[in-house]
Amino acid sequence: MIGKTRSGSVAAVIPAADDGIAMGLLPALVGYHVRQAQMAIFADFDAALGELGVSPGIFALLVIIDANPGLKQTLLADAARLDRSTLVPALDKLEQRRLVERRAAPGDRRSNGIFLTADGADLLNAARRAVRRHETRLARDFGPGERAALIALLSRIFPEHR
Amino acid sequence: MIGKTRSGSVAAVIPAADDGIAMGLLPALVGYHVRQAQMAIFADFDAALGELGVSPGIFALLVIIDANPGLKQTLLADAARLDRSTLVPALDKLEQRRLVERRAAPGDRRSNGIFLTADGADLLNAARRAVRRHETRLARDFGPGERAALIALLSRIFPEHR
DNA sequence: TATTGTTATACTCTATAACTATA
DNA sequence: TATAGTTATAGAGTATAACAATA
Repeated sequence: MIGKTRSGSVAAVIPAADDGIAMGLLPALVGYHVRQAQMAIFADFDAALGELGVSPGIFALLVIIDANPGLKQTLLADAARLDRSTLVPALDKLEQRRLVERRAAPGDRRSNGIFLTADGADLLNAARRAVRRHETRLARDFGPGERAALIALLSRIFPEHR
Repeated sequence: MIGKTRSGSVAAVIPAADDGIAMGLLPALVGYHVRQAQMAIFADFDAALGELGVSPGIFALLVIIDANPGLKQTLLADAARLDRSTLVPALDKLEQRRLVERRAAPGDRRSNGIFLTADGADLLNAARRAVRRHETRLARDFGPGERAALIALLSRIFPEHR
């Protein structure tokens, strides 16, 4: 039974062991478990999609581009939560791989519209299948509704920062 | 009861829009929400503990050192899930800040035992208080049991990778 | 003046491989 | 031979500030 303090909601220290090494209060922290879960998820994602040359960040970009053909770079950066200067080299690499294209936007000669190429659409389809299998592995021990419950709880963390 | 929210949590699973930008299947993926949650958590953690010069990784190191005085570097690296070569510069910085000490281990002249200094213990205590407040903010909209439910669900993701 | 994309730069975090000194 | 710590190096991933072209 995890305790609750009178003034806060952080549980008491559980001296969980990692091969006999005490982890202090870390196992009682949501932030710690989110980090551990993310590292495990990234490892499986990379094992599944590394061969395709698709990282979680690249996958998100391809999905957003596919769902919004012709999106301008600044809006794409906002949707992917990247600075627009961070997006530039990412798009450069995708363009070199002939997965996306920058096309001059009609009506505003400052902007580019971003589009998936046919190769990009093919790669994205393969990546989506691999991601669905990855997500199934991720939640393979979950009962009905637990996967949705996890997503619901996660999306209630600091909604003001989204 | 997991998954019931005052603001309609199920909507978060439906491919929603980010200012009119379609996000495709991303909002249906656990991995996506773990990543978004982590970014939000890091932002709040940094706002709360950046002044102390304590990042989530540094905090974890200090907690583990405090809970295991004299731990050897290799075991500390394992507990923190870092390569031993990654730990070296991290400890260098903590030692320069006089927060930790490497002491020759008795009986094996290859090894160091890692200890918190008095300054390190003081900083850790301040950091722990700030982290408890941070964790309370993190889960401030959660009902009874939801915080524990979230931790339980997260720790069931890829346990074979832990 | 403001916005779009770009560049130059830098910083954090992390890992691999090779080295040294011990064991 | 094997292990503990270190070094050199490299690669993601990210950001800030300043710039040119355009609005």
